[in-house]
Amino acid sequence: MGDHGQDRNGSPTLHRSTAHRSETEPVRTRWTPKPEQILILESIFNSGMVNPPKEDTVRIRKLLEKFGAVGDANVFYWFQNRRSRSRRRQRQLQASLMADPRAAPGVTQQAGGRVVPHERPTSSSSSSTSSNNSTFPCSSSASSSASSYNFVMDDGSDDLFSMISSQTPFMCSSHVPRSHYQPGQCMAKLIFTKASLP
Amino acid sequence: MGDHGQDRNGSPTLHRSTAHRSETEPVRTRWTPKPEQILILESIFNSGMVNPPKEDTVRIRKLLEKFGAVGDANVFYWFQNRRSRSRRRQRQLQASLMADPRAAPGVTQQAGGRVVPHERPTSSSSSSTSSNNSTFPCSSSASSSASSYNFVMDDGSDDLFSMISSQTPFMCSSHVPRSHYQPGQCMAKLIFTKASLP
DNA sequence: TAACTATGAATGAAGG
DNA sequence: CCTTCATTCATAGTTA
Repeated sequence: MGDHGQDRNGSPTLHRSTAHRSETEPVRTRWTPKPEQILILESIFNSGMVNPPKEDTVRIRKLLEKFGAVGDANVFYWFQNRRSRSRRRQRQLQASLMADPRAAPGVTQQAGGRVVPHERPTSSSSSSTSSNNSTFPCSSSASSSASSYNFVMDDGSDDLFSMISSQTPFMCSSHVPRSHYQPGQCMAKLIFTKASLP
Repeated sequence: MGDHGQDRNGSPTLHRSTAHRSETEPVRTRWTPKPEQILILESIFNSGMVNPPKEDTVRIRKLLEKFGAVGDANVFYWFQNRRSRSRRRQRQLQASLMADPRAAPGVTQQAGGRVVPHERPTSSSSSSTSSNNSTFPCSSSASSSASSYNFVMDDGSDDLFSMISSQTPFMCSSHVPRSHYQPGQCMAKLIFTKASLP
């Protein structure tokens, strides 16, 4: 696996749950990604970049920062957890399929059997200035029309949205060869192609 | 794996969490250091011995064994991880300080200046004079100690308890058997200086 | 309100 | 030393 330098450093900006707390109170609250941030992360992950090198992690963080405080570490953890849990689900799915051959392959159906959920139901259609989406769109306008999209996230650049909703294959069903990843292609490429780097 | 001279072998005595399955269940669980063990390790680390040579690792293990099963490998890994993570934290701390200290980008609604996954609570006490420095204070690997250090006991000798409790600045008063432990201070000296070189 | 679930964060263990 | 993986802890959010 490891092939490029990685570093999960970052500054996870936390937030306090309740507004009334002593200023000197440690109260470590964890980062709670905004829906938009989750969308971005999810898109990147699904585009094949499941383990972004530090360099890209920083870029991703900068991008996410447009929607809320976040640190490199948060991004790093997110990908690590995502990867790990994705793998685990896959494993369990496999296991349960072997244990119970009558389970229909392809889609997990919870008929009577206590089976694990599928690959991320996601969407906590939370409120937070409710603006869009309930569950992942994943369809409709696909075709990444544009070509040279690049996010110069050094300052104003909000066309980000248009891109995000481009394509979302959602789970590479073909179980990518773990270990050495990086097929990288779809959106991640667009995001990270040139630009950005000062 | 083979490290330079270092040997992480030992008897990684594992624990079973709540073993209730088959009687012949492997259930490999990883070592979960007891609070007392953490305190000892932390103290040693903070005392400057961040990379104990094999001999000391063995001694440390023996000491720790009084509070629960543990192997040399566990001790070795502990120091390695501690070293690594300590350095990382400190490194990112620098990075985050460097990145525009005022008005964190996007950190408007969240806590004032809570950043970084918090380097060990270390600084809690004193911290003024150069005591705890996580960044490789010494290259060690064979340097520190290197000679006349010797452990107190080789078998029954519980004065260890009294020592620990006397040296405990905080903690040992409240909860959590895991995580959120506080760093000890400088008990390693006491541990290693009983001097009765064999 | 207390369970429960999803998931961010921490850390033991390896691999290289 | 570095990075990654597997587990586990802790908690924001949700549900009954």
